[in-house]
Amino acid sequence: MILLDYKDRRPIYEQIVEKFKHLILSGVLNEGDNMPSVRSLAVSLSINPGTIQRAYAKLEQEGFIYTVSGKGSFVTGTDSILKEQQNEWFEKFKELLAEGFLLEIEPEQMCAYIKKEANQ
Amino acid sequence: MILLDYKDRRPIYEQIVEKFKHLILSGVLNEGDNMPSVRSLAVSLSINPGTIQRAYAKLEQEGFIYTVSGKGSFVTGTDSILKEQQNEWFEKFKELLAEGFLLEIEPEQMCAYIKKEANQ
DNA sequence: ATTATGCTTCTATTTAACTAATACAACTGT
DNA sequence: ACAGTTGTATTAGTTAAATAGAAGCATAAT
Repeated sequence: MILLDYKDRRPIYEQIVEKFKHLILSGVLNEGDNMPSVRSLAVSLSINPGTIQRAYAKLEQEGFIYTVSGKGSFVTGTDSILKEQQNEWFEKFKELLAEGFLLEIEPEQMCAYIKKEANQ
Repeated sequence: MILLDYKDRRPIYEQIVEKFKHLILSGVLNEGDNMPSVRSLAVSLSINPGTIQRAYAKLEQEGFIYTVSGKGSFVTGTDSILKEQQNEWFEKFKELLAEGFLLEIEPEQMCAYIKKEANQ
């Protein structure tokens, strides 16, 4: 289901996160599907369960899966994921806006910039 | 002119950057003023010239000073600084917008959010 | 109780950040 | 030209953080 690339310089937990994101967004994994258990995936990839868990924790934090202790991890619906990611985006947006206001950038100027970028 | 705090957990170069930013923005240092030379400041703080240089490089990158090889480093005018910082801000803004568009967030929604934040 | 599941804690290792040492290059005044 | 400034680049050592592994704990299902 997942294949590691040891030539890749990125940490393995990050590779795992990225592959699952892809599987979910592309519809291979659907809402409610069971994720492979931490242990079974660790065995099949010949790596440590802690590394898998780290990947799953990140996927959960970003809204891609949810996890129930003792039961397993499950895929979130893509619309929930989108909503969660949008929320995170607005958080970052808010911070950047605060910075921008400190730099005396006018809201109108920001909106104008958005419209410009949107049409490209 | 500058005092280091070794209880502070932040790296030294970062402390230096922060102090000079403050000196410049508060008007203690003005446009065209000579920054202390890399070596003299290193001696007076009893640290390595390379560390000072790293701090100066960052200050230059952020538009607070400009530097002429063989001559020294000089304070930039506060309006130039503002302009430079605004440019950097728009760069970050642009990146975040691209992300937002991928998440199917509408430009109108963004602008509405800006107006909301501006009035707080 | 057994056997699945995820979680926590601790340790080793690897990687990146930071600082220092040293040598180089450019400009100024004489 | 030369001595004395200045900033710059390269390299190496040290320290701190990120990563991955090992082992045991906690929760849930049957």
